[in-house]
Amino acid sequence: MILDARVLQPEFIPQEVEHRNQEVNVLSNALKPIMDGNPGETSFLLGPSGAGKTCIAQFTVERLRENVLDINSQYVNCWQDYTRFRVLYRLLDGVGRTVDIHRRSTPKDELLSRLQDYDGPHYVVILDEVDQLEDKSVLYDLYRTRGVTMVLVANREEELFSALDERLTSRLHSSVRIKFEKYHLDELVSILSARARWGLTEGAIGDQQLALIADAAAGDARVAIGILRNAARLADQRGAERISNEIVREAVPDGRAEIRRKTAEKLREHQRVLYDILIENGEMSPGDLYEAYRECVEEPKTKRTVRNYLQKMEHYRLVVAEGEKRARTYRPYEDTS
DNA sequence: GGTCCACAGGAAAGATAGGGTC
DNA sequence: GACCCTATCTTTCCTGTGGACC
Repeated sequence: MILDARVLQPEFIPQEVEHRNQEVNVLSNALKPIMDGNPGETSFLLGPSGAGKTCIAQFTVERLRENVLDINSQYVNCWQDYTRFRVLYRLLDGVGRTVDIHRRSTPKDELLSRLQDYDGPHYVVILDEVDQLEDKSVLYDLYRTRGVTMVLVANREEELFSALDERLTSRLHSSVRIKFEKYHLDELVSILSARARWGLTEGAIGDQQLALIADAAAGDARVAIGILRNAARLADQRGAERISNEIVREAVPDGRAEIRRKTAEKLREHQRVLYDILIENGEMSPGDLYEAYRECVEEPKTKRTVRNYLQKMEHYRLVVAEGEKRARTYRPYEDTS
């Protein structure tokens, strides 16, 4: 049934994008000066998860690369590369300047000055999940770096700007903002239909099943594609020729949970223990959670370190922290849509 | 109202680990 | 191999806040 599994992966960038022409045009215009050898405008892509921000950023930059011979680009996911050092390292990696850089012995300033000394083709950098950056001063440094144009991707403008200092806010105030809304049901159906056409055998899934998936995904294309992928996998395992309504219904919970499961796999041992305790027990007070954690590990970390872990897991959207001070509770993140 | 306690989170210092240099 | 440098992680100390209890 599955002809090309790549098109069912969330990171797949299609040749043509649907329902985001206006956003593509605005971003293309912001980057247009690069075609004449000038720096592009700093752009913000803002909107909820699964609204196509990352896809559009990569698609537009890729299209620019087709039109401009001399251009470099690099994608950085700030969720994974969340320190200043890692971002600069990744960017230098994109222009092949990390040969003699060592993660533990090269000062950060050396990385920045090396990037500032870069005199190659214009460099377009996409910083995805930029609100997850620990030290946002790197944005200021990149803003001032000649030959670098930034495309910044984040969920909410307010959260991002509240974490920036004044000098950065004032400089970024005039940047291009492109707002993304959740996909409508029919838009999601059409996106899924294209993916099914490219990746599955003919007639593997009907319009009714695509609508069911789109409805369950609630406007999130990433979730929708995840459900489609799971449904195709289930149908394949059972030797079915078509994806039925029952298979779709079975695939929905897994499709939603898969993104989170992949994130949870990246947790370190002690973080994983905390997460598993919350999955098992549901909502817990910080005190009870710490006690349960202490009983599960041989050499427990301090409460302060556990608080840092929980804060990080909250950023990862694995854990929900509710209430303040003594009323604080933690529970595993669950989809309510 | 005063006190106690649990909690969050900032700041600073210490510990750790990887790599370079001599 | 000893020592140095660095980023990152962890701990310690601290302050502020708010609910519970008397």
